[in-house]
Amino acid sequence: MDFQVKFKVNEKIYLRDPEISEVGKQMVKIAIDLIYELGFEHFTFKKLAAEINSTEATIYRYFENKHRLLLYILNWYWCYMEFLVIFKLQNVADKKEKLRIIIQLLTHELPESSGQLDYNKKYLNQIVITESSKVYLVKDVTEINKNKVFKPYKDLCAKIAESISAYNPGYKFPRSLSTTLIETSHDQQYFSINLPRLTDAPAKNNSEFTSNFLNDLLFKVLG
Amino acid sequence: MDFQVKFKVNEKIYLRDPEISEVGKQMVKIAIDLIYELGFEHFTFKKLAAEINSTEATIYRYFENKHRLLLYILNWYWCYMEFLVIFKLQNVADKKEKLRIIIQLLTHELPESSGQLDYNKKYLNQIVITESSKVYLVKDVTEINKNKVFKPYKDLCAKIAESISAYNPGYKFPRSLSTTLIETSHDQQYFSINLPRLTDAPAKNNSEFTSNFLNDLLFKVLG
DNA sequence: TCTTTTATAATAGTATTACTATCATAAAGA
DNA sequence: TCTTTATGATAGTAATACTATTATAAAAGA
Repeated sequence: MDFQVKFKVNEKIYLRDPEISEVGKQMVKIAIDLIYELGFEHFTFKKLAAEINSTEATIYRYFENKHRLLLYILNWYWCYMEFLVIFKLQNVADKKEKLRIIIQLLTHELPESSGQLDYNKKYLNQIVITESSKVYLVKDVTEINKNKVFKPYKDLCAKIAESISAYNPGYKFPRSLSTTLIETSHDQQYFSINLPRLTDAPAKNNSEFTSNFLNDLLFKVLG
Repeated sequence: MDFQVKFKVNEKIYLRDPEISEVGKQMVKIAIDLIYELGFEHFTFKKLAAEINSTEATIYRYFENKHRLLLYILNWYWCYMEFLVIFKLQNVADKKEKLRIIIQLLTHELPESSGQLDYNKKYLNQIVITESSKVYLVKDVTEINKNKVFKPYKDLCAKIAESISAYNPGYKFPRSLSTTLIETSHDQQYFSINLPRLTDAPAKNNSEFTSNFLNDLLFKVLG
């Protein structure tokens, strides 16, 4: 069986849907490589255009600016993560096991999908860890938020909160705990690689460490 | 009694110590106002120069770039926060009470100090919440880190970890829990104001909410 | 098949940003 | 008093973040 999953990313994020053309697809795929390599601050449309043998003008017809392109990539990630959560929780009855699976997903690289969309999952993972907060820690977040561009993050948060509440219906902060799991999984992985004294992680195996830390935390919090 | 606390910020952060001149002090003070107002991305040395009736060239003689200036501000904050933690924990015997005081400090605005350094504490607090991760989520973090510019954050982390370990010597992740408290206090406050569906917070009183959430979390984790 | 639409490439151009360099002057230190 | 040093004034550069124009090629429609 070979199947492909597609997510319709909110139309407000792009000017023209990159999924419908070859340049568009290349644009997003190579953008992931470049943002990983250069960091978001040093990533520019000019460099991306050169890399895909196209022009800045063409990229601007797809995305208003590089912030929107990053948002597009993260929307794709959040959608895919929510899909994976739903998929992997199928037929799992044990509520504790469900939460364990969620932490496993949050702290490890995305599995390679069989579809054509061969985004580099290792790079995508690093971008989520290093750059994702930059899409909402901006002055005009309220304006941007009006276009529902953070809905996939909110949906993912709500989905995880659901499993939290199922495990412990009396727990008062399911959403906050949910975002704490997501953000902490990024922070701890980032710190363990780049600023290790801010964690108790060993240099190697930071995914495993973060998973252990969050499992311990989550089940102590939920009882 | 009127006393003033001074912190010697790591010399590698600045080119010339802003504390020793009037322009320098103005520079940092007004920078806090401007970064708050514009957000770090739209903050420029040109705008800052205009605001203090000086020139870009002068500011560049103090700070290599705006990233260093933000780092300077955050170093000051981290030093002050560690000082406050030490100060407020003086003569508190109860280990649980110590942790409660730490969370209170992490989730509320800095108290106004009596000294001359009249940085706007409300603005500084918002900058810490919104901009602080941007000083380390950069491609050259390893290079920057070599100059020990994150030492105050690490010291604050270690200090909090100390109280965590004192309360529960068997707990295996004191540093990771420490940074989780710090970062989560930023995240939850930011979300509650800007992306409320990512939290369980009411629109009002986000400091109080975050404090409650973290207290609940911390003592369940530590037992 | 011919025409029309549409996307892209090629190119040019602008305002702003992030700097670096030079020089005169004023203030501080020796 | 002489010298050092910080600042202000000014200029300039390369890169960034766009916008606009036109020619061409390919796809869609009649």
